[in-house]
Amino acid sequence: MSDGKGDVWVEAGFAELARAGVEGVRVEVLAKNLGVTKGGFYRRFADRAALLDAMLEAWRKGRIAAIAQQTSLDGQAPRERLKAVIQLYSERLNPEGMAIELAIRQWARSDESAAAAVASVDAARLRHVGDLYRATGLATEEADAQAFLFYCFIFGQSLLFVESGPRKRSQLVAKSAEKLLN
Amino acid sequence: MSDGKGDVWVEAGFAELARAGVEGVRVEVLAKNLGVTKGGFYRRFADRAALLDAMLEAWRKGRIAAIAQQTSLDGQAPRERLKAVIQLYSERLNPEGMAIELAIRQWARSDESAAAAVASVDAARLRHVGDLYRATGLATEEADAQAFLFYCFIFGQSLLFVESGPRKRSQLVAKSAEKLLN
DNA sequence: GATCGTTGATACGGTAGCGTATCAAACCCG
DNA sequence: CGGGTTTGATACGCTACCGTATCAACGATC
Repeated sequence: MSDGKGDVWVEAGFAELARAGVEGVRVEVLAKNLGVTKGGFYRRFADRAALLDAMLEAWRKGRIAAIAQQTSLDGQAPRERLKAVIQLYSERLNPEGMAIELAIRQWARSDESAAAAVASVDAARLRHVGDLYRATGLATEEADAQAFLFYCFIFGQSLLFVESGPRKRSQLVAKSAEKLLN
Repeated sequence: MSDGKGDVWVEAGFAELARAGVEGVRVEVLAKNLGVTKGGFYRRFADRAALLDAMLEAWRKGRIAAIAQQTSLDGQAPRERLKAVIQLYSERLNPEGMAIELAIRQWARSDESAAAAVASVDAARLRHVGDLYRATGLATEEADAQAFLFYCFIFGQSLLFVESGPRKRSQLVAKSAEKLLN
């Protein structure tokens, strides 16, 4: 796995990133969470920025590897694969992953290197999802637009705070997903 | 005062919110931006939390009023109105508004009162956009799902970092918007 | 023109976090 | 076993920010 046996500091960083955003990723907080003092941190990383860099790089690598795997259709129909991807990126199934995703995107709005990482992940995802749509028979242009819409939906969805309860929400998601797949 | 032009502190708060997120909204930073010291701040607001509360309330009121106005079709066809709404919420046309929107949503992920404000704005927007779709002749359920999809697109769109340049991007947006309106 | 309330500057103490320096214990390796 | 290396704890100074207290300047009111 991408984050299997990564640096403990990086792992703790992601936990805090998901919980409180980049601003919450503080050296001394991570140290406390890990039950150590920050003494060892500055041995492994030059400074806080170096940790953030490492996290960004780990995320970029992991996400690009993940999307390639998630969209590789071995035997399955493209449409089935697309539906499965919606599931994978649903907040309900993977709340921490989605929290990290959104936190990094917010971070990217005021940090160039984060923006670059997000851009390369987005490019990979749009390409792979576009490939799936092309595999359903759509023309290139058409498939690109559909992939864009698909991808906007995935993340836009987890930005909304629908108060009418989870039942209503999953109903909305299901119906919307249907529209995206026809 | 609570007249049309809001509090200077609230205004400065929004500017900083757009630039750096909630964590960037610091009393002393706002004071410096306003060219004053923080002396007067604690006269108007009990503390930083009170300012954040005021900002949230101003945002909620403003956004709910805005969507009502933006979706009131006086003469225009519903489809035209929807297209206009997409324009209004495009990051290109209103970068600060979108930055505030996203910052508040990120904030809402770890703050209950922000979450409540976002939820009520979302409810109003979904209702109004749903009304527009209903006005095009769609059934209630159908219109709700379409509004949900529409709204996810609007905000999902501004989450993506498409590196292939603004031309390609606006082409994608245009084609996607078309799909959302037919 | 003296008085009083409002305003905002200055000064203060406190906390959180950064990064550095130092040192002692644990862990290798010869 | 002993010497070097690695590790992480402690202590330090520094900055940013919070919230409080105080005071001087100004304007309105009588």
